Amino acid sequence: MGRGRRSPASRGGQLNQYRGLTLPARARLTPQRRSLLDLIADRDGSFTAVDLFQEARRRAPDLGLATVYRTIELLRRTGSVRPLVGDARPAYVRCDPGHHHHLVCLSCGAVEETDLCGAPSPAVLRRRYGFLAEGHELDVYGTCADCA
Amino acid sequence: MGRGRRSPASRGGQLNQYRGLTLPARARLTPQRRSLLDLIADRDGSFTAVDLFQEARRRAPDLGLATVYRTIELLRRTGSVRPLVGDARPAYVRCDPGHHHHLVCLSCGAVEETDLCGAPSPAVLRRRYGFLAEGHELDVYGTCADCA
DNA sequence: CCTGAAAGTGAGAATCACTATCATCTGCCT
DNA sequence: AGGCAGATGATAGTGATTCTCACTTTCAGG
Repeated sequence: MGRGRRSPASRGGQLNQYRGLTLPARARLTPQRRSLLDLIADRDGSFTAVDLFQEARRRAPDLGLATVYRTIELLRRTGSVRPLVGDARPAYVRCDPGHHHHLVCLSCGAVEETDLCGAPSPAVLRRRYGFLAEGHELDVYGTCADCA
Repeated sequence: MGRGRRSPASRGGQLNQYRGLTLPARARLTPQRRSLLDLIADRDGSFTAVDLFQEARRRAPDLGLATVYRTIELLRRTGSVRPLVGDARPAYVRCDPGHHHHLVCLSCGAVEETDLCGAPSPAVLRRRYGFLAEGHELDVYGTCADCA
């Protein structure tokens, strides 16, 4: 290989970028995916799979629900979206790269990212509990500035 | 009202306690619930609704699955159990009163409680984002001492 | 003890979110 | 250009949870 055409970074073994979202290696950028990625990139809050499905259908009436789930799964694998935890219906958020957590507004569903994090350090957990931490989930729930 | 019989605290407006678990006011302590609460109180890790159902059925073959969900929901309302978040199957953990988080073993499902918490303080979140924090969820995933 | 009303119950149907299957199609490397 | 890994839509299926309903139990008050 080698005589790269336009986007050498999107070839074998590399990740594909599109509007700030990342797809795994070997994932193809089809029209269906492109429209889903557009919708996700334009959003500023959380979304459900069905939300996305219904919106996307307005522009591409043939799009199937399975494709929505497949696309979300691809983005989840690269960390570009993350499932939101909490007591509400299942939803997802777009994630920028890097370690951060979310401030979720219980009133309007908006999600703000924050790099603040004080999860217990792996070293402390290991010393105190013998527990080998691999990762953690932290979401803060409350009311955003706009709704307050 | 007033001439309380045995357990004044379990009457109108108060919460019902049983083996460290709390039911909401006006919730009755029926035999079915008692056996479910016993199973939960005796557990030291996480459990699923179906786990609980199958175990409870061994002693009370007529118990219905809906009753299991209804009981879990009551305990959830008082904070005595909490749904576990993560990518595995849906599960719950028993929660003692007070602020704490969980160390969840990805290998055996055991759950350890910890009072360590470094969630961003509400004051900081308010100052930086105008966000009024009401609560947060923090679970740390990894491998417990026994599995390591 | 009764009794009425509220709360609880089991069974099974229904819903919801998601996954698997499959025949067909298409980006994209060579 | 050609081929094939990967993608697609439709639909059936799955597993978890909730709903419905007819019936029973609990318990405060008489």
